[in-house]
Amino acid sequence: MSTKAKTQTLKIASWNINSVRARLEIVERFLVEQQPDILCLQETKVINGVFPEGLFRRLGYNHLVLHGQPMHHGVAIISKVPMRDDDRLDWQANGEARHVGVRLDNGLRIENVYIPAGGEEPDRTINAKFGQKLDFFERMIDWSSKLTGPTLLVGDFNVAPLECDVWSHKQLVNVVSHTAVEIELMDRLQKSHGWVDIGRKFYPAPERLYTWWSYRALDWAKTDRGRRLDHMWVSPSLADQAVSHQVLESARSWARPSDHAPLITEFAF
DNA sequence: ATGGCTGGTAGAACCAGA
Repeated sequence: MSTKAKTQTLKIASWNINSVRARLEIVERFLVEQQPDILCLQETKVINGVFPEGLFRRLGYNHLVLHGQPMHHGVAIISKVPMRDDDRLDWQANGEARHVGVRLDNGLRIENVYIPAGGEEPDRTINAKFGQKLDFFERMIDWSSKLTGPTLLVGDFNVAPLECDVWSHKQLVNVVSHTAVEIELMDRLQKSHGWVDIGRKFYPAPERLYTWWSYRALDWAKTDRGRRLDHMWVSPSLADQAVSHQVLESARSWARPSDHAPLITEFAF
């Protein structure tokens, strides 16, 4: 008699929250309504010592791996299931809190990243932040090419690679987040591990798929000038274990929203 | 209308986001 291994399902979410302290009400709503097992946050904008852990623990998320800094950036992984082997990589060697990684008991590694936005001008000779973004990608490519084992790479990549990832390819082709040089780097990053883009696995191009809408357009829902800046990528061996995926666009219209919507993927291991 | 808004921290004619 053989015994069949029990299937484990895990619902994993990623959300650029644009200040976790400013979003207490909607992050609670999200967790109660969607019930993810694990939530990866970017742009927490809080130091670890005053991270609002109580909210998460009250909702059953007793495992928190934090990497914050004052004012800007900041990432965290919050989970109902145990996490270990946490690390915090600094691909810029400048102290910015843009990565946190963990391993689950089933062996899955989760890497949560907040890639630099890159400033206004897509030219590193006049905009150092754009150069920083390009260098960040180069170092991520080196790191990614050496990865072994099943990995989920999630976060705010700050690049919308496909024409159907932006509201107007023509109007954004020279706008940071959709320039050819950024897309080339993102493509090299993807190839460096054979990453599978879960968003496009479930919503193949040329279907519209956005995760971010600027605060500046108050009529954002009507004009729908969105971009797909947030991504969930998996190792090739995990692609078939992603069984559902969605971008929760409705969260963009909740009270005091983040400008990014959450991404949710369910896995069956 | 190639502008618009939001958050943190300071307490700005700020910075950063993208």
